[in-house]
Amino acid sequence: MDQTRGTTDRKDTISESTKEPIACSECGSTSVVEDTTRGERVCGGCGLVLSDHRIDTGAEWRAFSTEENDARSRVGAPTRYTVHDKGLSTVIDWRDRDTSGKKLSPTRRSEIYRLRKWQIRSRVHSSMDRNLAQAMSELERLSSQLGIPGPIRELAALLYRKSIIQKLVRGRSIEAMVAATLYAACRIRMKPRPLDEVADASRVDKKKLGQCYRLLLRSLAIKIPLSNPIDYISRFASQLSLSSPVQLRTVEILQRSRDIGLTIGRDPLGLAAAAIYVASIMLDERRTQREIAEVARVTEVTVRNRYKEIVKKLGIDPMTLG
DNA sequence: AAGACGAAAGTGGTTGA
DNA sequence: TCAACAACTTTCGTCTT
Repeated sequence: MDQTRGTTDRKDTISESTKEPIACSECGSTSVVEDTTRGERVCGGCGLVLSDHRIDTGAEWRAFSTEENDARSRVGAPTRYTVHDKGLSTVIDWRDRDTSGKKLSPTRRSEIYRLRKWQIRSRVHSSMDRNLAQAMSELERLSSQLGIPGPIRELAALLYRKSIIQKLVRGRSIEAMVAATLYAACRIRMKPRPLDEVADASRVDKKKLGQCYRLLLRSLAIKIPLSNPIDYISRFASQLSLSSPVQLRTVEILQRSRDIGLTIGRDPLGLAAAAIYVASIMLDERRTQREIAEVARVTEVTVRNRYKEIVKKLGIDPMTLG
């Protein structure tokens, strides 16, 4: 399975933009890279996405290998995806009559019956394919925006296939299901992303995403370990540019907190944030509650509350922290 | 002036009748 | 289906560095 890689030749689609120089708000670099496969403009200096949702002027089809890519070219107007079969299919009537209204002979009738059966089958199959194609490109877009590594994308794709087979996508938006599978895949691989983060990157609100996610768990009978605050800290720490000793200390704090039952029923994000806060003070790399709350996507108040609990229950004296 | 703290009211989700 | 409930958020005033 080589579906996430090699979609198109990157050399064709990424070009250094020479006109309209824009300075990156993060690093000030003026080198802007246009990535038309994702519809994004990315800072060449630090990789910050400067704008997204650009109109893709490239081909609407996807190719899974370079050979296929070379083979697929055509002239004329693009085929429409809004019409499910591009308006090209023949429909076999359900009445057993010919064009003049006469009844069909028994042999003819069984032949037509067989044709009809296969037509329906093939239509179902291709509608699934189209859904999948759309979903996969959305998955590609979402995961590159979130910086999700290949193996986790693959897992998400697999989950999505399963959910299509179980007809979970029906009546729900493809985007929402894709986001849900991605979120689930991250958690299965112990690299959880906050729900808000995923919701922000897709155009799905948090509530819908949560519903789809829960549906996914129930219907596919996936067992996902409770998200562990420890899984968050390496990401948060790097976002806050904290050193590895701080990370180690954070893990320590979280483990001790769990041992005394401080973590049950608490938001793992808040716990991770508070533990980082404590560790950052202990090792003199202090970050403000606000900064930490921001990357963990919780409020300062929550950081504070968890922080107080940790300090109290673990017997850490805040005065001697520095 | 920025950061930390705490109180109070509000929010969305879960649970149990 | 509804109310009670726990956890978290929002908001805002006060204290500390």
